Amino acid sequence: MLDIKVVRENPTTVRENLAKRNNPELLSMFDELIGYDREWRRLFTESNTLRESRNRVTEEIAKLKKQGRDASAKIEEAAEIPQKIKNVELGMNRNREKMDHILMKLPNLLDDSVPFGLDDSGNVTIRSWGEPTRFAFKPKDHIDLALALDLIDMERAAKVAGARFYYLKKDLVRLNFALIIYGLDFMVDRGFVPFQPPYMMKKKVIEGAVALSDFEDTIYKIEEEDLFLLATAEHALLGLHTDEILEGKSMPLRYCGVSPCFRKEAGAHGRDTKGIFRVHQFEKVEQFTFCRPEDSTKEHELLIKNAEEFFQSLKLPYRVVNVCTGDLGAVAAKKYDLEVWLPGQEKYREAVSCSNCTSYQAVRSNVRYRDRLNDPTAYVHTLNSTLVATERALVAIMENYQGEDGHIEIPHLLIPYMAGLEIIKPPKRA
RNA sequence: GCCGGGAUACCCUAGCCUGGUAGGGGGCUGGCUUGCUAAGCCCGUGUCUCGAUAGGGACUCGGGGGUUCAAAUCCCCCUCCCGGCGCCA
Repeated sequence: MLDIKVVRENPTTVRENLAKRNNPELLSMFDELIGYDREWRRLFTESNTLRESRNRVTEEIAKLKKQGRDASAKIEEAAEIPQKIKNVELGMNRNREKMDHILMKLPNLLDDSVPFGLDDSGNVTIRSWGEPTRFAFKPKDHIDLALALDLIDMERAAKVAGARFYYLKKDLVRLNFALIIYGLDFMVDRGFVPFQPPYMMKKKVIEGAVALSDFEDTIYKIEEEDLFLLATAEHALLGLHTDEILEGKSMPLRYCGVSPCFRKEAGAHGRDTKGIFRVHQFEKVEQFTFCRPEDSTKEHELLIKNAEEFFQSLKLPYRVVNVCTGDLGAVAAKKYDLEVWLPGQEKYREAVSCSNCTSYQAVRSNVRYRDRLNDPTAYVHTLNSTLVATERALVAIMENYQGEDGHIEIPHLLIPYMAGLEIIKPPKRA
């Protein structure tokens, strides 16, 4: 959410930035917001004046009573004021609600380095690492590989839970945990504090993190409770400091979260319907930073560098794209995607999403900082990035590490996490 | 789930019964004074808003309603914490 103070003080700058989103509706909403705010401030002053007069009369009544004198005239005078205040404040609240409604819908201000584009075809590749893996044979996709090795059961998962669910089996279960624990160690080595967060959260916490439209499309609700299943550890890590004032010298606060993620994937019908690439449930090691506003650009580069080094350590070829205006969500000011090479699809596919949310989440969640106790407070900046979403990494490992006979090698660094297992072999034929 | 006790500013605490400017201590900040392993005194300490400035005003006692000229205080609802009972992998 944009800070109403910033909007009030720099309306022209904010309006010009919103114009880059190529959505005229945003601009008319913005203009309405300015009008509501002006009216709100007028009413605020009015109610303030009324309260002042009430307080004054009330004090006089107290004084008269203390002296044992008759205060009935003053009480009569004061009796009319509360209704007037109520009326004015009713108008104030109406304006405030309209303002909040608009503020919750307006997207973050875009960073200047975000390229213009209408959709994901406008994303700009800024670097790539490794060459797309080539094979002397026709490589299989992860589904064929996993079914042949009996590592995934999709049919029974559909029976038990429906489409986009899966059973991992046998060594693939161990490989999944190997990735999680390796990812966790990788982050701890870099000084990130690990968290295993609550897997359910209150609505208010999620509202502090996401665009409202995400509720319907991605987030599962628990019936009869004010609880929602975690869509990413990002939300729970942000929630750690809701309504807090952080010490300036404690920042940057670098956290990592390990958790399952639950997503509805509404609106993704027909896309990636097979296998475990796009599913309702997956595990993820997530990076999250709270930092000073002036440090967030640098911090963004650090997070994407961590993700890149993780994929490099697994020798998985990838490229990094700078996500363009048309493909960027409401929350991020700038976003990098790391796309890993999938030989089975002969495509780079999104494996990591790394966002600088600047003060957008901090305003919504009310996370501020100050250097010294009596200093004024300011909103922090927040950033988040996947380190590894393990099911997508499993897809990448299976496809990039396959052999002609259908075996899958274990990436070197993961072997110790697999109790020494080096290769997943096809069952022997009789 | 049931019964009881709590939540006051950055921290601790008084005030609640009996409604009338939220008091004290610590910390921090700025200043003054003394002069040496430091001490004393004074201003300030959160949020919003009006104002060019100086400065003014409002709000803030876990959250939300209500009663009242006036609510930390009285009434209702909710959240969280502590203790006991129950249930429990």
